[in-house]
Formats: sequence, C-alpha cells, structure tokens
Amino acid sequence: MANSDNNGRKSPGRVTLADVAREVGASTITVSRALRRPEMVSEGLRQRISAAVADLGYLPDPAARALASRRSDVIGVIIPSVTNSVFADVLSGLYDTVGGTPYNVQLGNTRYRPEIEEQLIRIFLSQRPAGLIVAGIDQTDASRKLLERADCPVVQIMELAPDPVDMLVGFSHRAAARAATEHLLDRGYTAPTFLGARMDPRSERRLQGFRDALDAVGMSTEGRELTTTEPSSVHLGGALLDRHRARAPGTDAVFCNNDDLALGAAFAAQRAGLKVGRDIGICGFNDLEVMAAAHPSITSVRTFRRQMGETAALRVLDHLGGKETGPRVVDLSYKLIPRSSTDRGA
Amino acid sequence: MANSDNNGRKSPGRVTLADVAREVGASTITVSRALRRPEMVSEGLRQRISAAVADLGYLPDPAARALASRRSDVIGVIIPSVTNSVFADVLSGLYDTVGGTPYNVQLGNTRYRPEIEEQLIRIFLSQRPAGLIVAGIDQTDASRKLLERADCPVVQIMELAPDPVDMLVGFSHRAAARAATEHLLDRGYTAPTFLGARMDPRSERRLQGFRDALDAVGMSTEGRELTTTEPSSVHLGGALLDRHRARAPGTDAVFCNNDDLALGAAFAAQRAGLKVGRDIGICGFNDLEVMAAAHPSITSVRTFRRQMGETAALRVLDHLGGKETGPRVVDLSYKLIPRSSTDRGA
DNA sequence: ATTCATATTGACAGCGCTGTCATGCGTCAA
DNA sequence: TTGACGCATGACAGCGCTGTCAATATGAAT
Repeated sequence: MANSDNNGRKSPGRVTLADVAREVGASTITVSRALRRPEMVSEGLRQRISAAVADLGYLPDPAARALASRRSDVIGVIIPSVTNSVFADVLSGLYDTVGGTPYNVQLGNTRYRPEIEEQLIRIFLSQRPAGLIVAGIDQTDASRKLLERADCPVVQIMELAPDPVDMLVGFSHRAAARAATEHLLDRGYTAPTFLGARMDPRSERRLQGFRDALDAVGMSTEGRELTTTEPSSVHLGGALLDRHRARAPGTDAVFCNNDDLALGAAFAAQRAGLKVGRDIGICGFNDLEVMAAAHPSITSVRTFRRQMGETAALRVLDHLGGKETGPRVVDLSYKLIPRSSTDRGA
Repeated sequence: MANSDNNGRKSPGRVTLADVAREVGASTITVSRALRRPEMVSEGLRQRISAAVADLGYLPDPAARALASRRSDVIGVIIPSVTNSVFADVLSGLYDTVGGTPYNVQLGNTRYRPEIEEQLIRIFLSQRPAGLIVAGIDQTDASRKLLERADCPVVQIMELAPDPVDMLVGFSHRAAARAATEHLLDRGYTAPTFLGARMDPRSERRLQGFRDALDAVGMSTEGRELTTTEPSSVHLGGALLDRHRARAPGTDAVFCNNDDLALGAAFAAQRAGLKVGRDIGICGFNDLEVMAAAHPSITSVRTFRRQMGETAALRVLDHLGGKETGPRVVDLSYKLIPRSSTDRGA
C-alpha cells in the first residue's frame, strides 16, 4: 500500500489533537475542550489529557484553530515607526503583557503614511485578529470605518480624543506641551521657541499646546516656531538650534518636540559656549532615560509609554476574557520633570 | 429551509476564493493559481481574475492557506529585547525588507532567558513558519536541535560563528572590541578599563576582545574590568565610571560595552571636572546616532545593525523564492569611528 | 416512578484554501 | 492519421481544529 509506511500514525513531527485523543481514549473535541475550557471536562479526564499533552509534546496549530473558530490569536499593532524609541517603549509594554497569554503580537509599520495604515488595517482584519491596537486618532475615513466595523476590540493609543473608535489609551499632547511651555515662562524665560521635527499629528498638537501657552500670556508666536518634516535626530536638534539662533539671537529658551532634539540642542548650545539653563532654557518631551543622566540634566515632560502599551494590551485581553469593565478612555496624563536645563540660576 | 436566508452567498464580510471563482466562471483552484503562480494561468483568465479580485476586494485568508499548504506566512524573529535600540535597528531593517512581501514578521522576546528562547522556538515551529531568525549563537542544546530539524530557512544574527545552524549574518564582537581597545592604546592611553553592563554572550565576547588587546601588548587585565549584570543605561555608565575611578584613580580610558554606557561615562566625567579626551578617553560600541552629535563627540565602533536585519530577511526571502545562492555566513564587519572623546590633544 | 435540568461526552460538518492527480485539447513528429 | 506531449483547467480530498447539535448519564424535583 502507498500508505503502509505511515500506518498507525500521522506524518511524524506533528502531534495533533487526534493523537492526544487516541492516547487517552476520548474524542478530539473533548481534548479540544479540555484545553480551552477545562471546566467543561471532568476532573479525571482533564488530568489524563494534560498528561498526554505533556507526554506527546502536543502544540496546537494556530492556523487550524483560526480557520475553524474564525478567530486568530493575533493582536495586530499598527504604529508609524519601529525604531522610534517612544514606540519601542510602548511595544515593550505590549509584549510583556501579551507574552504569557495565548495571544501573539503582530506588528504593522505605517512609516507615517496613512494609506499604508489603511492597507495594514485591511490586511489585519482579513486575518480576523483577536484585537487591534493602532497608534493615533488620525486615521483616514476609510480606515476609521474599517475599524468601526471590526468585530474585535480596537484600542487607539498615544493620544486623547472624545470619540474613540472603541477604546483609547493615551494623553493630551497639547496639554502636555502647554505645561512645558508654561514652565519655561514660569522660570523666567521671555523668548521661547518651539523646535519641531517630523511633525506628525502628535507633533502638531504639541505645537498647538505651545501656542496655547503663549496666547494665554498674550505673546505672539511669530518667529517662535522652527519646524521641519525631516525625521528627528540628536544632530537635527543641534542644527535647528543653531539655525534659529542665527536668525533670532534673542532666543533664551526652546521647547523641543522630543528628547532627541532637546539633547542635540543642549550639545549645540554647549558647543556655542552657552551655559545651558542660565543662557538658554531647554525642555524636551517624553523624558527618555538619558535626560536625567545628561550633564547638565535636561528638563522634560515625562510620558508613560510603557504603561500605555501595558494598558492597551490589558484592555484588549480583558475584552477577550469577557470582562468588559473599565473605562473606554484612559488618560495616562504626563508629568513635567524640571531639571537643570531650565534653571536660570544654575 | 434553515439556510434560505444566506442562499446564494456566504456570510457577508468575507469574500472567498469561491466568490471570485464564481464571478469569473472558473474553479477556485484556478483562481488560487492565478494569485500564486500567475504563469500557470492563461493571460485572459488571469486578467479577469485580477479584475474580480480587485472588484470584490478579495483578501486571502492566511489561516486557511497555512492549514492547506502546511506553511504559514510568518517569519519568526526571536530576540532578547524589544527596547534595546540595537535590536530596534535590526528590526527596522527586517520590517522594511519583509514589508511588501506576502510574509509577516512575528516577534518573540526572550528577555535574555535561554529557556524562554527554547519555548519560543517550539511555539514558532508549531506554526510551521516560513522562516526563523534568531539572535545569537548561544542556544541551548535542545534549541539548537530544534532549529536544525526545522524545515524552514533559519538565520542566526548578531554574531559570527563557524558552524551556523543554517545561515548566519553578523560580525565578530570580539574582533571589534579588540580593535576599539587597540585604538585606545594607539592613542596613547595607558590604563584602559572595560566597563560592561548586562553581560550577555555578546558582551562577554567584547570583554574577551578587550583582553586580547591587552594581552597582545603584555598588559594585565587585573583591575581593568568592571562589569555588572544590571541592564545597561546612560545613568549606569556614569555610575560605573565614578565607581571605578574611586578605586582606580589612574584610569585614563574606558572602553564601554555599548554607547549608553559611554554616553553616561562622558557625562559623569564632565560632571567630575574632567576633560573628555584629554583627561579620559572614552570609546563606545555600536555608534548610535547620538555619539557623533554629542559634545564632545564620542568615539565608537560602528556596527551595521539595520543592514543585518535587511540581510537576514533577504536570506530568508531568497530561500523561500528558491534562490539558494549567496554565502551561508555573512560577515558585516564593523568600523571604528575615532572622535574627540579619544583625542588626547583635544 | 416520572420529569426535567445539568453535566459530560461525542458525531458531524465545515472553516477557506492548496496538493495531487485527472482531464481536455491543440500541436507536432513520424 | 496517430500517438505523444505540453498546456490550461478542474475534481476531489483533506489540512487540524471548533461550532453546533445530539446523546447519554446523573441527580433533583415532583
């Protein structure tokens, strides 16, 4: 016979539910249940099944499960950048929270392009994901519709908005930026400038917060903004500061879009012979670890990125576990951390 | 009838191959072929099928495909840390290369624990991945056996070794560290110390390279190594330098495990009133962007992390595409970038 | 004793796709 | 003309699992 050689067992290398079922003398469906809803199977059988599973080294086939249940174990995560350390922290929280559950994180990288985001959403949805986590609230109309129709939990992260597609975990970039700018004014700086790179939607909102603060004290924003769409970097922070100081020598403080720029600005200031803090105030955004360790230490707005990942993952997992408790919108807020770089007396 | 209501079409929301087939009056298998091996289907039919696919918005179901073909579209990537910017760069290269292909990257995070790595390999293999990319060459025996038996391309990355499981893309940490240390000696520093955090296998090899360099000039490594298993950070770099200087005031140079430590050491040195370069030489490892922008700029060993991700992905994709050309081992090497921090005259 | 709810198990079909083998048909050398 | 061959297409089964409904057993309620 053609199949005489693999008689008695399936192709080697893959242990199936049927193998386990045969081993314990039960049906496959019972084994399936013992694994997914143990409370539905009697104590004794359940234990024999566990033993057989361990014994045979059975591992479920996610593809078969997904096909039969019409639901995959993939939690899709759609973010604009993998390298950006801000997202790296969020991801770290996500992976730590999802690791240890039967679910898997799958990443999609939009590279800050809405049309790629839309395509990724479509592709993820075609996998019938267990959940979807997307960065930001500025999806295209089509994307938003897709997300609204998705029959899985959806969490938007990184920002705050009154009308999330489903759930949302984030904070107000605008309020955070306003607080940072007000801090500069409080510390006695009189000519602050906004330095911004990349200028994605979140950066735009930070710029808006900067304007809010100036508006509130009746200060014009004219000539107090220097932005570029180039990706952010430490070097660019220095270049922006140099460029701006050449045009507006009176500048005595900068609020930077993010910490890379702030760090670069600090280096450039030192290079130019300025004393950071006394001669020029510098405030960053995100409070990366380096900000506290820098010399001088650099003021920043702390954001809770890792916690954002954790919370978003938990929201999804809770929904999947049937617990639909908890608020739909979680505001993780922010915290200004004043340091030497905005201390004029330092 | 029970099914009279969904007569004529399947449950809405999912367009299947069968829908496309019906639309063009062909069989499902032909549509399947038109999508996967277009050259097997006649010109005319192929075009009508493409049109119908676009028209109906058909998206293949990866679970069904994986089940039927016994091969998933997942390229598993197993790394020790998601946050570490070194891996972030590798990942970025991976995602950029795999994005645009029909394959998907799925990440596993070992947190530097071999037993988790082994478990992850097992789980990934149970998905019959298209390929597997694992960081390092220090797998457990069991892990290595699993990888050897895997019937998919396997690429080890980050390091160099004579006996890869399958393919390998990396560079010699030992040689790179030796070159860095020799640079310190060449520049006239006479009492260099190795500062190391985390001390994973790659760090150990860098330490070995440091020792090689000292050995070569007959210098003792006694008291010239300060390492910790704590995770690396900028702050820790400063702390290590301070601690070491307290014990060994004669130290005139440090080779740091990585750039975070080096940056922290530079800040700490400045804080202590030392002139970086003249009073103390500092060399980092990896050459993160910040090293060139720092004030003073910091010497480092450039490693080609992004390219490592790209190359590893390409190796996998080539194999999947049938092209088994190219060497099994790719040495991406390294490049010492001398800067002010190791310039005694600066 | 009978009925009914509850708990435990199983039979069956089918998720959407692809591997395998078979079929139909036109082409071409003998 | 004929058989061999290659090309394009299709029929069929089945990948490994789970949803659904049915069957049986058990004990409580009447």
